[in-house]
Amino acid sequence: MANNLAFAALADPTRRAVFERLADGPLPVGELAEGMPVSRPAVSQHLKVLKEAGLVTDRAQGARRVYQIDPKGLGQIRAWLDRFWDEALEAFRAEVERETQDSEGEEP
Amino acid sequence: MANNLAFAALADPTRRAVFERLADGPLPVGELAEGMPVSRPAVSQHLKVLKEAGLVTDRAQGARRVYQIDPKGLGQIRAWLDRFWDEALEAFRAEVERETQDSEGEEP
DNA sequence: CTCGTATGTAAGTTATGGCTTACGGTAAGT
DNA sequence: ACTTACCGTAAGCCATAACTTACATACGAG
Repeated sequence: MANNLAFAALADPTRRAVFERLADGPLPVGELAEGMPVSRPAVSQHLKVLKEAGLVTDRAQGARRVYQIDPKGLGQIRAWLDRFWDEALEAFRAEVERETQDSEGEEP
Repeated sequence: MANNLAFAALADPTRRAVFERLADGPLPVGELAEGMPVSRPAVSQHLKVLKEAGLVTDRAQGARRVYQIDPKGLGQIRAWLDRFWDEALEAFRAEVERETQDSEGEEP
């Protein structure tokens, strides 16, 4: 399961900030690093992780390297989520029902 | 944004295994720790993190403590995902279009 | 061809996280 | 009341990850 990488990648706040920034559109590294609380090399390293997780893609544009969001990584997370969403809700519903059942004739 | 906690919680493989195990139904800690590659205290610590992330709830049942899935945490992740899903796809689509545009009359 | 821009990578430091063992507390059974 | 089962937490260890500075590389302008 490679969704491991996607989850781990989005776990870091700084990395999620980078990713969210790219949601507004493709950006080169330097521009992306501006306004970030960490250095440019740090952003570059984060982008590498995001890329390996299938969350972003990059292309060369002259001397610059433009990064943009890749739906693939998000798709993996969505797939995992969809798989557990229903049974999580069902398990929760069943539990609520059990509780109300138990406290039905509890204190007469 | 407390979704930070949910993402970080699900980033760890062991913790996701614990969570996925609970998707089949509520379990006490001891039973939950059986078959896990880590010790019972480790599972207990993971449960604490999952609880703080709103991914599980716990209730006392005699001397045992039963954990079950809490949809709240998953809901936060789903909300975050839904928010980026559309614009991620749109950004990707726009990029594909740009590429095909560029290579239209490239090599006549 | 040289220089400035833009980026990735290596090396090293520090913080964080996950694990184990040991211990303390609570509940149930005898 | 004493004992046993079940669990959370503290302490400490070790691996990993995030960050910095310094360096190497590629591209484009002049």
